[in-house]
Amino acid sequence: MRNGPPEGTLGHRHRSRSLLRLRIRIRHRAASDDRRRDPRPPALYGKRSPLPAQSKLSGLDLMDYRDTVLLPRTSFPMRAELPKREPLLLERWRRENLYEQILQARNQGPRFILHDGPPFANGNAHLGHALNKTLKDLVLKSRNMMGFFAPYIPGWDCHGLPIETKVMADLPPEGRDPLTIRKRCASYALHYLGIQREQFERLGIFGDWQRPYRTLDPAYEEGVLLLFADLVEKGLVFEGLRPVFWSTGCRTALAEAEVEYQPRTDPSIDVEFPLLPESCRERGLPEETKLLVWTTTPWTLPANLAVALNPDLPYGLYVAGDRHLLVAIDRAHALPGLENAPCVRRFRRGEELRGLRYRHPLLARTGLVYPAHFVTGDSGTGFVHIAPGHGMEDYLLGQEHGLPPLSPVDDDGRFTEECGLPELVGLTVWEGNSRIIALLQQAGLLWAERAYLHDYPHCWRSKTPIIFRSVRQWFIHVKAFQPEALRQIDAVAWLPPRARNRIYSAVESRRDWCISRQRSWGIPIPVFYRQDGSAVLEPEVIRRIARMVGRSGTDLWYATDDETLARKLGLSAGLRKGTDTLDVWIDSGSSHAAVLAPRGEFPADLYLEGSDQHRGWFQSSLLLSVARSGKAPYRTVLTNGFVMDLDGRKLSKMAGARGLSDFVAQYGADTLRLWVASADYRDDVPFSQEILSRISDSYRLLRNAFRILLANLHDFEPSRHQVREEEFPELDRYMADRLRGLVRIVIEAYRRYEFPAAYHALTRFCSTELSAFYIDLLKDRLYCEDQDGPARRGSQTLLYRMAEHLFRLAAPMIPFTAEEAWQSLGKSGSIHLELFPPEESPRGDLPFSERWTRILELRSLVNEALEGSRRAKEIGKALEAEVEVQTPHFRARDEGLLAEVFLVSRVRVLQAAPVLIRVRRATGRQCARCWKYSEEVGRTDPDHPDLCPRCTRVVRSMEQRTRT
RNA sequence: GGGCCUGUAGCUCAGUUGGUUAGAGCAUGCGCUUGAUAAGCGCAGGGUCACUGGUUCGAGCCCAGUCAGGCCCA
Repeated sequence: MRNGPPEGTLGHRHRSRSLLRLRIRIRHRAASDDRRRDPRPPALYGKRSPLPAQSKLSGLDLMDYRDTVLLPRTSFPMRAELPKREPLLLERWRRENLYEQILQARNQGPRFILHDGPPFANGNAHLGHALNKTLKDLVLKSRNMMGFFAPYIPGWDCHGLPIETKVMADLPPEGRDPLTIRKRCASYALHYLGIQREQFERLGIFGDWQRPYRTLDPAYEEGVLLLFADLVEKGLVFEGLRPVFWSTGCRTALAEAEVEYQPRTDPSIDVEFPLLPESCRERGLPEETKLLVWTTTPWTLPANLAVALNPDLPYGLYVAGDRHLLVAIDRAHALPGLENAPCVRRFRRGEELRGLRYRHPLLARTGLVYPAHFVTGDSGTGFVHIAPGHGMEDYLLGQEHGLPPLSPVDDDGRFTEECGLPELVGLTVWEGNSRIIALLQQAGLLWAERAYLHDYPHCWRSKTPIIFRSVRQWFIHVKAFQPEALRQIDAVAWLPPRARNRIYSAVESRRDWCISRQRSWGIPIPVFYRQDGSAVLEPEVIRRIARMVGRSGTDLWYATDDETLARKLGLSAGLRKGTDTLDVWIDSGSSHAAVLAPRGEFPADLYLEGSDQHRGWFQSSLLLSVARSGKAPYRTVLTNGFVMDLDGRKLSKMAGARGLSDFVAQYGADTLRLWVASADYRDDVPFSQEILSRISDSYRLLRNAFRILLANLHDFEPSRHQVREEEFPELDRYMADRLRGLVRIVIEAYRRYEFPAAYHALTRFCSTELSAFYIDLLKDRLYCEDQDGPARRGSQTLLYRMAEHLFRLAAPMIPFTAEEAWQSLGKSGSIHLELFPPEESPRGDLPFSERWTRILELRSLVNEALEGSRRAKEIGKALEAEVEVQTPHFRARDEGLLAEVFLVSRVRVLQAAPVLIRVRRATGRQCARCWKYSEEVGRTDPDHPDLCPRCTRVVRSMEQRTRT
């Protein structure tokens, strides 16, 4: 950090210059000649107004004394030009290792660990990222200024399908060996990581950008594998054949979090399942009775092994034409062709129908009817076709009754021989739908068919519809530690509180976790297979692999052949290594083990992510952490909503991505950060041009407030000019209390992560109390009073304190502007090394604050009255007025204070009730220097016939000093 | 379809356990100032608190339903 204030702000230098001017002016005056050539130093503060001769009052040159007035001056420009200025500050912060300096400075402070949730290293940063990262930075910058040691290690999620899919698109089929794919994926990830890093840094987010954590780092991968070994050791990892979400587009199993729902039209059919004659006979049903079964996935019929009904619902036997059909009574009226069918027999409870045996409509096999509570009377026919290989509920029912998860569909979603229908083999399931419907029709068992629009799961990457399919997969046995995970949820503080419900229901409904992916870009599942297909998955072996990976990365798994690898690990020959990778949610969900634990930062104080992460990272982290250590990895979890456009619609990622760089380039990071600070992020966050434009207004308001503080301190040196608060004029003592109030409100808001409260308090203070009140009232004192007089220096003392406090309070929100202002204040170190101002109670007692409440009420009445006179063209500015105040609360001795507060030339108090205000045009003459009206003007000194006594005194003493 | 939420001036936000005519800042309009000037000051307008119904002496706040929107799930 450069020492000394920027050029042009140092008080004494200007003073000597202004005295020089004074001397020149006086000389000119003596010559009583042309004053228009009055030489002036170059303008430091905006544009100079026209030269004095243009004064409006002809004959009397009132501008004459302009140079004896101590006007504000500063090099802190009104125009921020953030897009130009911010990069320069960034460069300087980087050069000076500001982030390291901050950590160093807080070395002894209590720790505050915010653990970064890693975004995918894929694509440009968008507004959603900006929101989340800025919120994290607001938390950390404010915690840092509260004295905490608050490091920020940004992370990136580098493995996974999104990246692999992109890479595969550019890779010729013959070049798709795992090592090549992985190499391309790594460079792809690192490329986007670099882009995002730059975009995040540009927002003024402080952190260890040079050493982020990356899930592709060998050390990270080692951490994941070591955690995995622990889970294996605890017996929580198993291999199973069960239905999983399967993406045919990506040829892999998917996690729940990788599935998105989109509208899709499917055939909805009602199929007749003929009962076996002996079943009919047993229950006294007519021969040829059929169950009516509803499905929207005809392609799963070849895998049908059972039918389920609800044991508690009533069912009926209906006659339609020559058919006898069983359906749920609640549904019969809604079914095509059964609207008016007579019900010839009722079964009070479905239970009575359990155990019926039916013939498969297309295949030569039979199945049984089972009771199941997931069958509802809301839709369908009351009979649900069960294919244990193609649905989770079906699978569970199958498990109960010993049915295998038959799944005659391959990786591409095409029927295999196993389906039993030769004409289907090789067709995709979607093609199969219509063929199966045709076959049913041929068999005379298709009761009804219609198009059905519903939300259907799709692969988030390939956007293809997902199928449920049974494959051999690895699972984490979540059920084993689910109760503990649920208990741990309540050991965590969830903000907002409703978030607790969301994570709870996510974990509560959690099924066993399918963790294997048939992909190359990820951490390999460290498993070997024997000749007979059985698996070798042993904790010690995994730990050995982990240590090797820690040295050279997971590429070695792919680069080393089976035999060598097995030998290196001390395994017997003849083993074949597995080819699946771990679900990326294992990668990111292990970050507490791979990042926090080695740094001694487990558990973290705070996780802060978007609300979609309840089911995502918050959950995966919780599950893995509880599985390993029985503890949640975080003490507090804070969530932010999504960025919405004007109509409250979700902002598309494309628009958001395009927007971020554009908005930074146009408005600057500080404006964008102010938008984040102003928003109630716990809900969805609105974003639009208008909002940004309003925010931009607020930014200017803050900036101008900062600027006027600086400008009025141009001749103030705290070490020499400070006045003790006890010696402040009353007004300033009042404002000192207001400032203390603000400090408390803002810091408390930061502490509670309530940034809009901090933002509003700060802007309200700057506009209402500072600009429209304090500074406005202070002008006479600052500009016209004796430069070194106690009143002026007292006010400056407070202005200086306000600058010091306001800049720091604003620093987390607008770090660039706050830094710029801090330097303009003459500070040498970065503002971000500072602590927040101390939180103090007001010093004024109750009568004092009541007195000031009355003063402000009176002021507002006076303003109203003045406005009336102004409209009547009696006065222009307030100084042209004289006000008579009838009030029981003030006395004649308050007249001076009231005149100062009302900004009028004179106040007369009539001590009586009720309160009454009367405005008159001020009498007397206007002082050429301070512009106040008074009877005294010109009576003090013949040399200064246009001055009031105060200004005469001040000007004389200036002349005195100039001569000596 | 289910779970969890949200809906207060043009914009962003406050509205304490239900209690006078619902607040703030910004924006808008009209003035003033021209010694914060691509600034500053004053005054003013602007709200069926999403809608409907209920509980209550009294509802922005409590209850039910409707509409709109979000996240998650099926």
